[in-house]
Amino acid sequence: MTDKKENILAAALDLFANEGYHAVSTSKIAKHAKVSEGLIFRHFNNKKGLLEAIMKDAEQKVAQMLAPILFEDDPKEVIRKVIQTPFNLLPKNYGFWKLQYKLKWETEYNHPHKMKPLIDKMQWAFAKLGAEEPEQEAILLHNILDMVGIRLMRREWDKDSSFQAFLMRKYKV
Amino acid sequence: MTDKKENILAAALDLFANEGYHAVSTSKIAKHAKVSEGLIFRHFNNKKGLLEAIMKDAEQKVAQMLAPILFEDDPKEVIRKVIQTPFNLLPKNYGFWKLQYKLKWETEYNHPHKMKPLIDKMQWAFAKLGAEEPEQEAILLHNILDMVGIRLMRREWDKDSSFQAFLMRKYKV
Amino acid sequence: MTDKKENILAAALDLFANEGYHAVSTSKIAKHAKVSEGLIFRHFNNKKGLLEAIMKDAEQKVAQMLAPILFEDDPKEVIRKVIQTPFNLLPKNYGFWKLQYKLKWETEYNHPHKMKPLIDKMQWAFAKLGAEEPEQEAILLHNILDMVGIRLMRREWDKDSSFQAFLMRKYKV
Amino acid sequence: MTDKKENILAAALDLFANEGYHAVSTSKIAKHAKVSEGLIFRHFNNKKGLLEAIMKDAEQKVAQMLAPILFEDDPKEVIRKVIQTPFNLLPKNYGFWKLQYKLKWETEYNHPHKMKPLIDKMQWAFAKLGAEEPEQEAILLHNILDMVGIRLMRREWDKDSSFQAFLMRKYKV
DNA sequence: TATGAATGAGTATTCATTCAT
DNA sequence: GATGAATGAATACTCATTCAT
Repeated sequence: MTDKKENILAAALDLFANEGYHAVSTSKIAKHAKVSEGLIFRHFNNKKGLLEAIMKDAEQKVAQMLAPILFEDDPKEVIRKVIQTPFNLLPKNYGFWKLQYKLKWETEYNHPHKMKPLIDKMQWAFAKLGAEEPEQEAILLHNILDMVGIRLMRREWDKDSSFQAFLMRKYKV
Repeated sequence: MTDKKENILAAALDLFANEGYHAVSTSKIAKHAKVSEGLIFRHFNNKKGLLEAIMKDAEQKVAQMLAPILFEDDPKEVIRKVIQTPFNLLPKNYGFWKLQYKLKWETEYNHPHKMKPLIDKMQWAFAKLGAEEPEQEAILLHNILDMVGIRLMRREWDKDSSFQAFLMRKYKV
Repeated sequence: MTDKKENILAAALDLFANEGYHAVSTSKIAKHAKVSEGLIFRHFNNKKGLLEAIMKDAEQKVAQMLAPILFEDDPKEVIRKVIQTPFNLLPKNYGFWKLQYKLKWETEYNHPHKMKPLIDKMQWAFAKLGAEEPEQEAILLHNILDMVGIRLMRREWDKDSSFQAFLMRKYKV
Repeated sequence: MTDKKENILAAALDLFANEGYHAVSTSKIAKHAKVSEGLIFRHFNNKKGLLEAIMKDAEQKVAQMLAPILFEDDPKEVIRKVIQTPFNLLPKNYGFWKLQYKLKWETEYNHPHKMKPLIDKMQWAFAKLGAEEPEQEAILLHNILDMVGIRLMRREWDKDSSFQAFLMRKYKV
């Protein structure tokens, strides 16, 4: 991938994440990426194509994030790692994750159950640990951590929040 | 308030909630409200003014939603009512609440403090109930219910979800 | 004429003179006149009608300004009075005269020879005073004084300019 | 400069001069220039920018017009040339000069100082020729010629007017 | 690959004007 | 006479996209 193409992707990710897909013009993206506006269309056909190119990385990044959890055999360790996950996201990737969260509100962009394997694994872990309602527990924890991610991405919290330690104590992991 | 003004507000609420502020044109709003486009500007000055008019109701509606909780004296009952809150939102108001959630992603419209009184009350209730870390517990439950709201508004769950009952059992209320 | 009608005329005169007919909206006029926008149309039918109502006064005011000159019998005194004319315009009427000058640039508003009787009188006076080319002299002086008016209305000069005295000396009147 | 950009400038000059800046819409300019309306904004940012681009030529054209006068050493010849100036303006440039005159009525565009060097030169010439009040004489002649320009641009006179010859005789040049 | 001129449909907003009260 | 709600066309300007180079 050429330099300029990457510049476009980076600029678009940043702007889409912080100002919103519809609020950002291709001209603005071109200016931020320091390329001509035409180049965006040569590389990505149209504005939506640019968004899709950004989103294509998503599955891979999600998989990469989930791998150490899905391959963990110790149920306690599964829960531990799950809790750590949002707090361990790298600030340099916040733009990317912020965009993921935001797009869930756009009807056109419906990413279904990317998290299903994670929830299943959590359910298995809770079952192993003797929870009475492992499925609901899994959903609950997933919800908690989704919201933690949202708070972090929106900068309502910072990554050193004491909330992580609290969750560890709460879940005894 | 005249009929037409209300039509505009209703159409705008609906469209902003479902398609997004930036994705909806004033011309589209006018068509949905069956009024001339000019009337929007006579009543609200500009597009942002229209959004602000919608948001003005928000504080009132939030206060109305929180009142029965804030005036509740029985800590157990506080937690009960808190858990019920998102599930009790009326579907006819989903558009309104959806818009509230969406706008939290717009920097200008994120007022995280609006829920402070609720969190304080929850903290008080958890303390009364003997929780070891009432502040963190309050934050936790607030997060859970915020996420429940999100799931409901996005129609990922429906209001009869078994999750409510699960939370009741979990919190023993 | 009612108060409100006069308010409209005064506001329109002021705004047309200082900002230009096309640059001023009926809504702005209504605000300045502190009346409803609809009233403008009840009284003057349309924006152009408002301008025409203002202009109707013009002929009368011009006639009033010219009368003492046209009825003067002493040729020297004619030239004297002519030279004084622009300097004697009342500042409170500057808006009115400014508008007259401005409208001469609008093709739609061509008021031709309103000044013909004045020029004829000047020609007569110059002839009496023994000028070799009384017609050209009349045109010349008319031009000079037209330009003096312009400078005064545009506030490039003030009414106490030494130029008046200079003209008196020059024309020996 | 591309063809289309020049078309826009030419159309705008023509329309602004004859109908007035505020009375002409960008859509009309685009139609006259036979380009898309958007192109105006790509080249000049906004309507005012278009006007400013036109006005930028002005200083150069004024300088060009004044040069032969300012470099003339013979005082008689200075006055001669000054008198000829407005009559020598090329009809194909009338639009340009008309616009200059018109804009002097717009507060934002009134630059009265542009003629200062000319007036100074005239004052010098009148002094050399033994005038008693050379400064006032200079102002007077400047006024006369400004008004001549106005009459010509407004087509109230034509360029072969006998007035030029009259002025030559009058000033003995 | 990359540019930047060019387009035409669309955007928010303003305008002169009408009309019911 | 006077208001202010309401309209629809127009306005300045932006947008995503195309195209010649």
